Parts: sequence; structure tokens; C-alpha cells
Amino acid sequence: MPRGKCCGQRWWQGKLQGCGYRVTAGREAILDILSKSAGHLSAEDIYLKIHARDANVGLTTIYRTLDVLSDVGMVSKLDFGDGRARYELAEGPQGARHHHHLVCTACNKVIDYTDFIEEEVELLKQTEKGLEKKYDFHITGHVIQFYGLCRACSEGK
Amino acid sequence: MPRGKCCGQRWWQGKLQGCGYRVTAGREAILDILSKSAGHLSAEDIYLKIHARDANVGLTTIYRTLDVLSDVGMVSKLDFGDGRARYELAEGPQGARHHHHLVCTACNKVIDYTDFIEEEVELLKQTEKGLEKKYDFHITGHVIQFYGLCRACSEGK
DNA sequence: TTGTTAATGAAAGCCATTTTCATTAAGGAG
DNA sequence: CTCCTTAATGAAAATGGCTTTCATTAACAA
Ligand SMILES: [Mn+2]
Ligand SMILES: [Mn+2]
Ligand SMILES: [Zn+2]
Ligand SMILES: [Zn+2]
Repeated sequence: MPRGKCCGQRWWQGKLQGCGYRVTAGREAILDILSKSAGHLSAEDIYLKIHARDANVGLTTIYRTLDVLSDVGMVSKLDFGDGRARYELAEGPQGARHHHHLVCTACNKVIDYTDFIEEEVELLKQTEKGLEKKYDFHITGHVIQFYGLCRACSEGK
Repeated sequence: MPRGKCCGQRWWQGKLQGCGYRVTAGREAILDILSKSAGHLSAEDIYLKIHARDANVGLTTIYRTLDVLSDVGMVSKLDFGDGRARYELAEGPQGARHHHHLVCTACNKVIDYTDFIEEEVELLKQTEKGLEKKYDFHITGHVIQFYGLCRACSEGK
């Protein structure tokens, strides 16, 4: 019987080690925070949460870890145009369905939506196929985001 | 009979003055460069082109002017994820149909495409309508971009 | 021509992210 | 378990796109 947190919490070990990365306390802490948060955290958000909770993890390590996690596909790096990158867990075992974002340009609130995703994904697939052929491109990803004003910001004039 | 460059070159005067902005040499130079370039220029690109051509326009003025031009809707500010904003003339009298972008993540080449735009725009319209209703949002804009590897970068392994 | 005020440029500042480099520790070999 | 190689880490400094400040210039209305 293994010591430490028992199975179930560490579904990421395999993925990290499989890609040649070591499993460290800092990486576990960052993944834990990401998996327990609503998403769209900046590097500094994570830094603050980590220090509020317990450990000493430098901001530098947070940036480096987020790069690693993006690299192995466990985390998505997002840009909502407010000058700082944000991160969320990519679709994994237990969570995170594929979704797109609706961003309030006034208060920076971000809404995940999965509505209309089927039609969007369908069109995207076709468009990607067409673009790949016509422009001889190998497409690896896309960004779709809507910008606007949320209720509160719209009323606040 | 007016002095200076004669009519035809200055379709932007009206728009600027109509919005309460003054027409200055720097603004003309920037617009001229934008209208004669392939597009997707960074502030520094413009700065270098302006100095290669003739005049003394500070980088600060270029940033400020691009803000003004975005404000009046003459220029679109683009973000391809390479850490610097890029700009292109928005659809105006003579040029620039509505298009989306295909970006090579290796060499940063950007392709404008108008194919599939009709279907995309149609779907976007519907999606926006649905999102506005469901999330009580007033949508003002969207971003659609595809990322991948161009032929050259794909072959170069 | 003149006065008001927006526009400008040089220099300093800002701030998210990256780099440097000396120190620590993950994890395979034995 | 102990050693050893080398990836990982953190503090501090650097980077770089962009913004702010402030004294000077020039658009343009009167
Ligand atoms: Mn999300
Ligand atoms: Mn374009
Ligand atoms: Zn809002
Ligand atoms: Zn390329």
C-alpha cells in the first residue's frame, strides 16, 4: 500500500513522467490549484493562492511550470486581451469540456459557454479542411472569442 | 484651388475631423504607410518605414495615432500572440474586405482569407444572438483565428 | 494674424514575462 | 538505501512592448 496521497489525486504523474518531466511538489501544487479553481487564473493569481495555502513556490517556477503543462497539453494558455496570460485545465479525465469564451471588455468577466459548440465545431472542421488544402497549412488550433459588455457594465452606462 | 496634395489621396481627412481630431503630418504618414503595405504591421514596423521614407515621427506618436485610428474605426488592432500588437487598415473606400487570419506559429507568417467567410459570418451572427440572449451580454466584436504550420515550416521539420 | 488647446517627442516609468546563475532535489543506477 | 547526474528551483536582474510625463510645437477657429 503506497504512502502519500492515494490513487485518484495524481492522474497527472503519468502524463508528466511520460513526457520526460519530473514530478515535483511545485507542479503538484499548481495542478491542484488549477483543478480546484473556476479557471482563467493568471500566473500571479496562482502565486497568491499557493502562498495563501502553504508553500514557497517562486513566480518564476509558476511560469515555467505553466509552460511545461501547456507543452504536454494539460493546460490551455488563454489571452483575453488584458495584458496578462490566463490558464485553465485542458479537458482531462474528470473535467473541462471543450468550450469557448465570452469576455466583458469593461470588467474582464469571462463566461465559458458550450452552447452552439456543436455547430461551431462542425463549421470549424470544414473551414479548417478547406484552409489546409487551399493554403497548404497544417492547422493545429483555433481561437474563437466574443467580446462585449455584460449586463452590469452595460447598465452602468 | 487648394494647395498641397490634391483630392483623392485624403479620403481620411473627413473622418478624422468629423470625430474632432486634427489632421497632422504624422497621421497622414502613418495612414499612407498602412494603405500601401500588405498589412499586419507592428508599431515598430511603421516607425522604421516612416524613418526610411523621410520624416521624424516618434514611436510615441505612432502608438497614439494608432489608438486614434482604432477609435474612429479606420484601423483594426490585431493580436497574433507574438507579444506585439499589429495593425491593418479596416475596410475603407478602396480596400480591405472583411477577412479572418491564418497564422503560422513557427515563422509568424499571416494569411488573410475570405473563403468560407459567408458561412462563418452567418454562424457567428446566430451564435451571437443566442449568447446575447442567454447570458445577457451586448456583443461588440469577435476574434476567429486559426493557428498552425505553413508549408515551409512544416517541411523544415 | 492670433489664441486656444490638441498633438508631439524625448525620457522616464510600468509591468508581465524571461534570463541568469548558484543551489536543491528527482529519480535512475548500482 | 546511497550516489550521481542533471533537471528543477528561486532570487535578482534583465527584457521589451507600451504608457506616462512634461515641456514644446503647431492645427485651426476666430
Ligand atoms: Mn474557460
Ligand atoms: Mn489581415
Ligand atoms: Zn462587465
Ligand atoms: Zn511558417
